[in-house]
Amino acid sequence: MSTIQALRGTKDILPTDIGYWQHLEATAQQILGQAAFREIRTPMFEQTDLFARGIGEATDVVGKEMYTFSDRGDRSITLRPEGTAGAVRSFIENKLYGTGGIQRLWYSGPMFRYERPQAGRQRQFHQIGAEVFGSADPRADVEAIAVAVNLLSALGLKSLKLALNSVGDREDRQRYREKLVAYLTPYKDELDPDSKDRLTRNPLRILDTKVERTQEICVDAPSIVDALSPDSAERFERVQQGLAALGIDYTLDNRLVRGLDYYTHTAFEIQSDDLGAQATVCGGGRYDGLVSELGGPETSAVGWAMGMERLILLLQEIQPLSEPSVDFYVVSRGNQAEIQALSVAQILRQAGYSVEVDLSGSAFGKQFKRGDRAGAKACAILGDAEADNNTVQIKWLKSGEQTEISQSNLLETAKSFDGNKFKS
RNA sequence: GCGGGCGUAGCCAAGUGGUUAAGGCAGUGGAUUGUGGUUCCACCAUUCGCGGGUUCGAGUCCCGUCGUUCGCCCCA
Repeated sequence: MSTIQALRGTKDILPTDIGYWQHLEATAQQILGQAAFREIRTPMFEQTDLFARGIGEATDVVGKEMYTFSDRGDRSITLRPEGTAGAVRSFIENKLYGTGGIQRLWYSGPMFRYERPQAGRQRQFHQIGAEVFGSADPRADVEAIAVAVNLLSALGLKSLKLALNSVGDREDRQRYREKLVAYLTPYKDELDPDSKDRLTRNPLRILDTKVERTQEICVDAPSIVDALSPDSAERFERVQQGLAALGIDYTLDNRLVRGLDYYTHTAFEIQSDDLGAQATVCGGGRYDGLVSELGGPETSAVGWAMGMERLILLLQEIQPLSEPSVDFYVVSRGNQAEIQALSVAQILRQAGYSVEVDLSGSAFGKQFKRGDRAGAKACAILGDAEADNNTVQIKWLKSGEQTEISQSNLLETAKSFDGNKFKS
């Protein structure tokens, strides 16, 4: 077989599904716009260094999941695996901090990670993300989370769970890391191989394990919340108060650790029970060190990203897409009539209707049948007789009522068609 | 990167070593040569993702490969 197929982990979004995407995008634009977030569009590829420095060399995303290649100028290029690094780069490069105050940005678009595809996970996938730059106030965390929650509920998604944690600042995390390693080291030989490996690389992630024995060991492990400095703890408290004040339910999960290095303080995930293993629909948190890390001024920031494919899987479960339908279906037969059919269609479109022209040239009966299938409210009919008289028959499919209209009056007449006739 | 399931027409599928590859939807043509939503009739896979092997014989068994799906890892 020599036909070319879409690459593994990529998917065409076909007309049958596009309605979900358009709905999702329109809703995001509306909800984020209402919250004073402005859209930003950054390139889909960047210097590899941006991601290596931003996301962290030791992370899986950077270590084994990036699409990295040399371009013709021998630059190391990477297809963006996530949106935050690019947004931060743009924030710095365009000196968006110079406009003073707080920048609220959002984006959506394709991201690329070389992973094994499974439900809700592809190699090219799409995210909607939001970032708030320039505020260290816990209210910024609350606002960011609230916008995410608003978007999900505007989409009609129910029974989602918000999990919340604080990973503290750099010092807190370092202190906790030492405590955790000290606790786990005696159990070293009982840990599963992955966790054993993480003991030196990324011990916090061990808490997230699914291996039963490792979980048992972790039950009595020190909690990160207990390792927070008084300031960090106070800050976390205020985030929780803010959420409570907005009536946003959450559960504390002190094993929640985000996989990208840049997170500090608040970390959160929004999960669904209906997605199998890829349950996280939105993930985010605070990343106060990232802007300066990438060469910008010391800038606090908080943000999140949602997986659009996962959202659409959920949308498909709650509401089937309505079949697209057309107002008029133009039926014609004979050379003159077939030509006139095109101009009749144009006139009806000018009058504001959606119109599909039958191009098959088959018998009237077949054309009507297709008109029906297309969900048309009415057929515009042109045969030899109509072509000779410059008229057109309009037949309302529901009632069967049919009237003849002169083509020269069609625009005026069409503008005043009875709205009732369009209700199905 | 690792492990399990699956791969028959545009779609949903039956078929588990014997040979004429069920059926349904959709499509095309006709009954109805200018009028639909119903009905009836006919047509619609030299071939079962691809390549190889076992066998007198393979869609059915084996190996490889590609794809897909579920899980691990990781993440949205």
